[in-house]
Amino acid sequence: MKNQKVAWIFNRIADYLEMDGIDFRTKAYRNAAHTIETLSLDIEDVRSEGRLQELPGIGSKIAQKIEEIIDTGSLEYYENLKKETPVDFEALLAVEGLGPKTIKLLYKELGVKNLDDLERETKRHHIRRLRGMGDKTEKKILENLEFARKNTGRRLLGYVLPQSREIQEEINKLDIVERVEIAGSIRRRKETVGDIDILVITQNPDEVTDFFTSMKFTEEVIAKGSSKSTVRLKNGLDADLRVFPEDEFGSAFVYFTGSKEMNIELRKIAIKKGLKLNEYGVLRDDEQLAGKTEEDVFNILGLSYIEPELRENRGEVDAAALGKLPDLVGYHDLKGDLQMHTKWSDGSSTIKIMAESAKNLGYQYLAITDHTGTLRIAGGMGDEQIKMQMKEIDQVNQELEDITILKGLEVNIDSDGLLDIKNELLADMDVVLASIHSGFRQDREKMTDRIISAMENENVDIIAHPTGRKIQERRAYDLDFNRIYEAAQETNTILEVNAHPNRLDLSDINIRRALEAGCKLVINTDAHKREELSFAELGIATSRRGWAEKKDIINTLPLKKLLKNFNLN
DNA sequence: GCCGTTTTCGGCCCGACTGTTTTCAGTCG
Repeated sequence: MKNQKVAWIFNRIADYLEMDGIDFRTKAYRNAAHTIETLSLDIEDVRSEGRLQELPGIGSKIAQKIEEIIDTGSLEYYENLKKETPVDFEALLAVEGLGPKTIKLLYKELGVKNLDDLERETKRHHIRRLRGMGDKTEKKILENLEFARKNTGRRLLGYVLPQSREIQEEINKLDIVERVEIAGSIRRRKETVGDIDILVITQNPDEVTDFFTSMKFTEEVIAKGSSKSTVRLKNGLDADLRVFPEDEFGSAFVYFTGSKEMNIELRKIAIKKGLKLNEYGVLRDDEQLAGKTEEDVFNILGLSYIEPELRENRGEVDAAALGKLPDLVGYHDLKGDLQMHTKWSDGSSTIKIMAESAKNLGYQYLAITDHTGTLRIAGGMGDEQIKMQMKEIDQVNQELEDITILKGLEVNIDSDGLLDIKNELLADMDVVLASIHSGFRQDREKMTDRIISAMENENVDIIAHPTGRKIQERRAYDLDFNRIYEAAQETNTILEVNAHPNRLDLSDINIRRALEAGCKLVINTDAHKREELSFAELGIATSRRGWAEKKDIINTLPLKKLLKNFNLN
């Protein structure tokens, strides 16, 4: 699976080209990178089928470069660009205000290659001597440099979402604010978030902007204009505020939600129709034809409404034009949660508390799925403990009404693909999840074999966190997804969408691939205390980003149907 | 470098803000 690597190289090439002021070739490489990054197929498979040039934005030249990367692991063209300008691009670009042009200037004139060089030259006041630079630029670089060192960019959606809602509530308290919405990648529910985008309807832009730039969450003001301002928050994130009147709200909301790539597609459609789309509306010769609501904007472009989670330019615009968008699983569609832990292993709440919490969320059922034997670190249960826990579940089931606790386990798949609990005991369970917790670095075939042999055990119902990734922490292990999806269907095994904020595993792209291959999914929180049951929202969001419908997710079924259809006796 | 029910050549999304500029380039989203 070299998709990410190929996309990464193309983005770096685009950086180098942008340095030299080459506009459209830069765009071609960025387009190609986006196509490959979000591709629901393995680029190596596409290549071996000889279909690279059928992908959008990929022509003969870029196809050749993809082949070179797949065959040799590197790309000569890129290596040459690196030699020509050997700078640490990613580090320098992370400094707010520095872009490719400035980085080039700093390298040519002062030999700046990395953050240390940049700091030295700034402190010596060499930067202000350069054309277009002044003392304010130097000061800004120095401030932002510290920030770039401390913050490696994006944060997890699960942590930013509550914070953004808190800010939203605070702004909403102002009398002059008619409406305040969170837009940007948070609204699209992207798994990581770079900043917080806030959109406000008001007749008094100045007052709202003043509040925003001085509210209790704000650390410092980065930019402040009449319609747009940016602040750095105390939590280290940047937040943008944009202020609009009511009749421009819809077009502003579309524009400010993004993604940038989808916006570009929408604008192209507008141009074809002789119109212009910007944040102020859909215009014909400066006359606003639409703009009050998002629906109006999509409709006048001949599109049905596109849910924010789909707005990534991954085919949703074409689907909207054809009226073939998926009917996404809803945020209130789950009837239960099939993975959570209690004090019996590494969780911190009791079975009863978890059950009551699930009931409060409106669920009909939950499965208690504590760790088993070999996972000592997670307080894994042995046979005797499992039997004792089953008795406790029977007891709590009798005490509580309108909620059913299913008996479950999360068993460990060892390095040979074997499970750590005897089959006779597994057969007594309602729900058995199997997952990998060690030996991540085996090769692709071996990892795939391990998971498939677990699927082949008739007692295993679900493969939990199937790729083992932890966002910004640990890569997914290398799997042959075609084999996994095929085996999942043959063995009637459900793949999990683990809703834990740093897992979201399967990811949005893998969810879409799994669904295209015909698999069924379950959205589980993997909660280790009762508060974490609310992570379900993140799992649903990720599933929506993977184009999942209600029928694709087994825990949208009521209890009886769930048990009947999926043999969870 | 890619792409085409107006084009195989000539286009390629759009606007706000900042700093250093006398009219604009660079960055950001």
